[in-house]
Amino acid sequence: MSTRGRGLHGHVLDTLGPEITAGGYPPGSVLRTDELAQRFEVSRSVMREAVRVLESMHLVESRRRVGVTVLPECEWNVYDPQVIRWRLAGADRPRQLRSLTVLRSAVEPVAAGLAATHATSEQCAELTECALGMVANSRGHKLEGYLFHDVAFHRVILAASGNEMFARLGDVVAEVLAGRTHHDVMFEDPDPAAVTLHVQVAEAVRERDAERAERLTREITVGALQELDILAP
Amino acid sequence: MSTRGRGLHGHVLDTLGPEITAGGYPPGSVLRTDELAQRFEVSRSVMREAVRVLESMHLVESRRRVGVTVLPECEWNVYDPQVIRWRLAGADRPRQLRSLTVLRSAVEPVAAGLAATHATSEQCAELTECALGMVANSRGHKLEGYLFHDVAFHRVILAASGNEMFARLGDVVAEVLAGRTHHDVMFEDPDPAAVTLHVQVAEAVRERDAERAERLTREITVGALQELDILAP
DNA sequence: CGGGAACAAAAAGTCAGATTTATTTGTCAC
DNA sequence: GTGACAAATAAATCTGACTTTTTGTTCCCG
Repeated sequence: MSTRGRGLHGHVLDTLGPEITAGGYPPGSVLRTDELAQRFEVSRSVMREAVRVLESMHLVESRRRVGVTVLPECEWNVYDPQVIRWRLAGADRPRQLRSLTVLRSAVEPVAAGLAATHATSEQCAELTECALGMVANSRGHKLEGYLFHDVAFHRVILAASGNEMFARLGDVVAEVLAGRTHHDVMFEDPDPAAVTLHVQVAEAVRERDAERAERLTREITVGALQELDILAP
Repeated sequence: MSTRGRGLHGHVLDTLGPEITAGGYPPGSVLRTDELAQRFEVSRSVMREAVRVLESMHLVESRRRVGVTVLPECEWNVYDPQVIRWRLAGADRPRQLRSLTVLRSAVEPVAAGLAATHATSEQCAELTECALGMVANSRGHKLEGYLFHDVAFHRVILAASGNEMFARLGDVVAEVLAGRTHHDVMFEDPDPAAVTLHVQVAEAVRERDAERAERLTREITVGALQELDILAP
């Protein structure tokens, strides 16, 4: 799970990062590197490396004679995948899931439109394969199989858009979809309408119909937003 | 300019970061911390802190017995404001500007629609003020004044959307707009149609007309994309 | 009594050297 | 050729001393 098992400073981040993003320290709180080093039983060098990383995420600011001060939430690099993961693991996961889903609803339709123009024939094939996989796992509580193909589908769309910024949102979408399946209630099989829409998007991209691909993807994301409204209105 | 003047490791990053994002080292290149420390005339401790930061940006990966290996471009955290700044300062600035503008064209219309529902009356006033400022600076080569109000306008829209992820794109939009004004050719006064659109968006938000605000903002971003196509087709 | 300058303390920042650990690579025997 | 074992290598870690900057206090003079 923790992608950052490498090195002692990674272990420190695995516990200190979530503590900060969870709001454990109110903005302006001061931490002292020496105390932190003692608490985590690591040397100051290691602790300093960890602080530098948190500083690059704009979670904290280190100043001489003062200490390591926690920055307010509005300063955080909320697009950092690590920060996203920490926050999704925290208490206000629902709020994160919502703001990320809104971001998806803005980006994915445009990405799908671009994918219809830029996708290679190989990517079109992948897309169709993913959609078929979703259909095959749409009944009988095969949620994990469904999730796998769903994530792959949206990754391909984002990558095929040809836009680097869109492509890098693949991990974010994966986290959101995984969160929806695992944490939130999803006892029943996925909505058949959503499955159909994915198949149709694959069709539209294959047929180079950008306008249709965008419109259908917008329907998917609208559905995702409605799902959130139902769960937490 | 360099926000990271603090500390020696910041100075190292200011030169090593741009070198990497500019493609100075092909993916897979190995750097050794000792050599880097010698080159920058800093201690290994400082060099290690710098490497940790680059590692958190997924620009490099540090492995025992191997060294610090440069990661391929597709791994980079391209949403990190620091990385964005480094890349915009580099050689393929036009490509960055394009992909960022496409991102804008996806996000800003949705943000404007949300702003129409969520904006406080204070934010509505700010919006109107910005639009008026743009009008006032739209003639007579007052480009700097125009840019200032343009940036402020889009910042308010993104902030007023109420979505945290959108709000944090304010800096990105500012960089893109500044880049368009300063670096690319913009001898003439801004397009009068664009100025009018901004005024109308402010109107739509004030009147809580989400659909109209979104549509008008989409026209603005379409214009921005066309501008890029004219400059670098 | 008030304001400014000098001083002292605190915490991050920096450095150099010793030590540890993991990974790769080469070698040797089976 | 394959397996295990050994050596080399470079990052990872720890430690302790020293430096720098900021902040707060004190003390002196107006």
